[in-house]
Amino acid sequence: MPELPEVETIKNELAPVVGRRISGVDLLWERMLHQPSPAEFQSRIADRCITGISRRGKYLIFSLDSGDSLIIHLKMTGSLLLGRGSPPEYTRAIIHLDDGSSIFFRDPRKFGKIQLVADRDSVIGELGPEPLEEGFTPEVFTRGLQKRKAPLKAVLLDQGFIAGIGNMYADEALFRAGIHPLRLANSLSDAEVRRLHRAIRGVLLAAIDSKGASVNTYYRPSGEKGSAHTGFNVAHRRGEYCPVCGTGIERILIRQRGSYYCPKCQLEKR
DNA sequence: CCCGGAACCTGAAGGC
DNA sequence: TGCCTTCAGGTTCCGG
Repeated sequence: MPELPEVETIKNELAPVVGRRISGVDLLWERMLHQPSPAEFQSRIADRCITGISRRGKYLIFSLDSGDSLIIHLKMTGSLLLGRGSPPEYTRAIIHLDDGSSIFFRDPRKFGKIQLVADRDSVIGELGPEPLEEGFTPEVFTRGLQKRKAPLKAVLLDQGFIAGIGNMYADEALFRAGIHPLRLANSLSDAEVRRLHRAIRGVLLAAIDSKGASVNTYYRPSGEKGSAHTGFNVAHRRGEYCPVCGTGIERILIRQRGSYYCPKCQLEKR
């Protein structure tokens, strides 16, 4: 599933399309377009030039020379493939570029969303801090956590609290910090908060180095997979054993999300 | 504010 | 082998 490291990788590897002009877009599954209407979308995007690509949380943002932003969310099974010729299976939208290449939005589950907006903050304005940017300091993290009494795992998945972390990296960060996912956010000691802060950044940076984790249907724009999942300690390792202590990895549901952890390395305290 | 649950989807995996 | 059920999860929305 595309989370921050996967979307960051896609953003980096789509760099070749910056400067290209969009000759047209085929919407093969119209409900993927969130706004505006299909007709307005087509007229506003045709012949626009892509002036930049950025990422905010799990959103990918194409800046256009019109001032509009084309914002894509890959949700769980989406990927953007750069290619030529016929689209791969499960392609839901095709962005045609003026050099004859295309960006294929492949998404078996049809959860992905496309929107074209003049004001990008109307989409990404409510997101929490970027965990890899300067503004995400241990102090900011501490203040935020103190306001929340929900299970830590649930808070880390809240995009308004911190942007870009999904199920896999929340589990990995909690493991690295040695903290149980059910611990209440406002119950952490200063040392634990600092450990978790470091763990979040470490886990995300390592995953970006590995070009993301291909646990499911994630592919890089080249069609290659990422390898971050080979370094996972607990995420998606049901039935396996903790690489540190050998204890069986457990899975519990927290807010309907499968949460993997080591019951020995991540002792429940209070 | 906080929480749970449904909805959106379909391939994969498990049960019988 | 094959049908049927359940599971997976990011976000949004609704109700308590």
